[in-house]
Amino acid sequence: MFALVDANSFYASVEQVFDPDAARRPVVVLSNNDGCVVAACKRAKALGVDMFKPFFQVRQQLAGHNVKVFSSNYTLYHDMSMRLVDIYRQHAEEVEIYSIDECFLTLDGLSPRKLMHWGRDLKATAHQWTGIPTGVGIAPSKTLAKLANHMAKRDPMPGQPAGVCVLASKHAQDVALSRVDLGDLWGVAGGTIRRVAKLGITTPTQLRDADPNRVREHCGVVGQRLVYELRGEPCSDLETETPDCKNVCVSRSFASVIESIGPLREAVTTFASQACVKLRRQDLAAHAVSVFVQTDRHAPVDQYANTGGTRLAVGCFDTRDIAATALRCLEYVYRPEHHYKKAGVMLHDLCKRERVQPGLFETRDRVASQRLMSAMDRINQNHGSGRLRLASSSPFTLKPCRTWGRRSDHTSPRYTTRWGELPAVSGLPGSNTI
DNA sequence: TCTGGGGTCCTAGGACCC
DNA sequence: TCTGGGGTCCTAGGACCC
Repeated sequence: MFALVDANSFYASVEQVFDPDAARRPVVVLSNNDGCVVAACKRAKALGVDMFKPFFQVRQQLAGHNVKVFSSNYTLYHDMSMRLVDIYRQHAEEVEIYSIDECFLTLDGLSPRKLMHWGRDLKATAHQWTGIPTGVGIAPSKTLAKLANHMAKRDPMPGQPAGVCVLASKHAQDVALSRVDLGDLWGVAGGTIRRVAKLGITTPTQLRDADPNRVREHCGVVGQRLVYELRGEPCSDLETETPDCKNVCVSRSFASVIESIGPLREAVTTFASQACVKLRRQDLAAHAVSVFVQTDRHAPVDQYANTGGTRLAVGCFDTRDIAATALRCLEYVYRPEHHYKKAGVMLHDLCKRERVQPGLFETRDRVASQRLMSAMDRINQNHGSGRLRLASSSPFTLKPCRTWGRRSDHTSPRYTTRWGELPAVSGLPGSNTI
């Protein structure tokens, strides 16, 4: 059996855990740069706040309803996510971290009644220990567990409580499938819907009962697997070992357009540095670097987007070399006649650091490089990211990001990971503020 | 004024190999 | 008449996910 546990409106819920004022009000969380709404608590959703709408378009609407707005605080969300995972690990033998707010779990040998009990217990523990509400879906395949989770949150099954849904029996699966649309299924979007329609399939039940080989002809092996998964025959197992990344990418839209190469160089250097931190955190080295830039696709201007990449002579994890390479890529794609709204740095062809083939003409002392990078990462870890950085990321000012930094006007404190930002608790009986 | 960021998997087709 | 058979690797693009 598989379980999918998923935190409800995760980012919004986390903000509400630490902020009593937010807990009383509708809450939305914005994407990077305060661009779009990416999370909304139940009450905010009930007000008709649309997900992925640009913030500036809904700002008035939100203000009118006393909605509390937050910028993304990934440090906080990540830490809370890890706390949830710890709880899941105590309840299940195997846990696959699927995303920041979702995990697949496996459990065997429980009757449907016990499954329900298990789900309720997990949900209650997660809530008690973190304050985060979750939904639990349990079924014989991942795709059905996803469906069960959907039902748990949106449309509780007859005889089952809200928040936990068990689709162990064929009958329960029939009921659930009859209550959703094709597009509600995991892995089904516009392209698949269009293709299965040619086979006369328009409902989830029809898809489950279709001939898998016929579906494969139109939708490939992905579609065929989907059919089996809907029948409760699992086609994918839990991935408990997080596989190493194959690519690393750091990219941002800028708060305003960049009109010269200077600030773009700073941005690219900073993105390269951040990508290197991700790389080293996983003990990886990169063999290729690419940089992309693009103009403002929403502005009525001559559009330009380009990517420039190059291979590195040897596998590399040193910020200095990768940033220098990224800057060369930037020179290659930069056109002075355009103004840029977004840029990014990608690292490719990654492999474990210890498996890097040394180069015959290597100039960098690898041991010294490794020690320097470790020291840099430790300092930035302890004193705030970007505290120690390459001069080329911001040569003339102590304050980075002045021209190209992200907008982030509503950020909450990093309550759980910075001593200076711990939440203050007051009003406990017999105590002063802590 | 303002419009996110970061991934994975699969397929088809070309190039090339023995 | 007849044009092998079985591979690998790479890339671009599509589709989908949170």
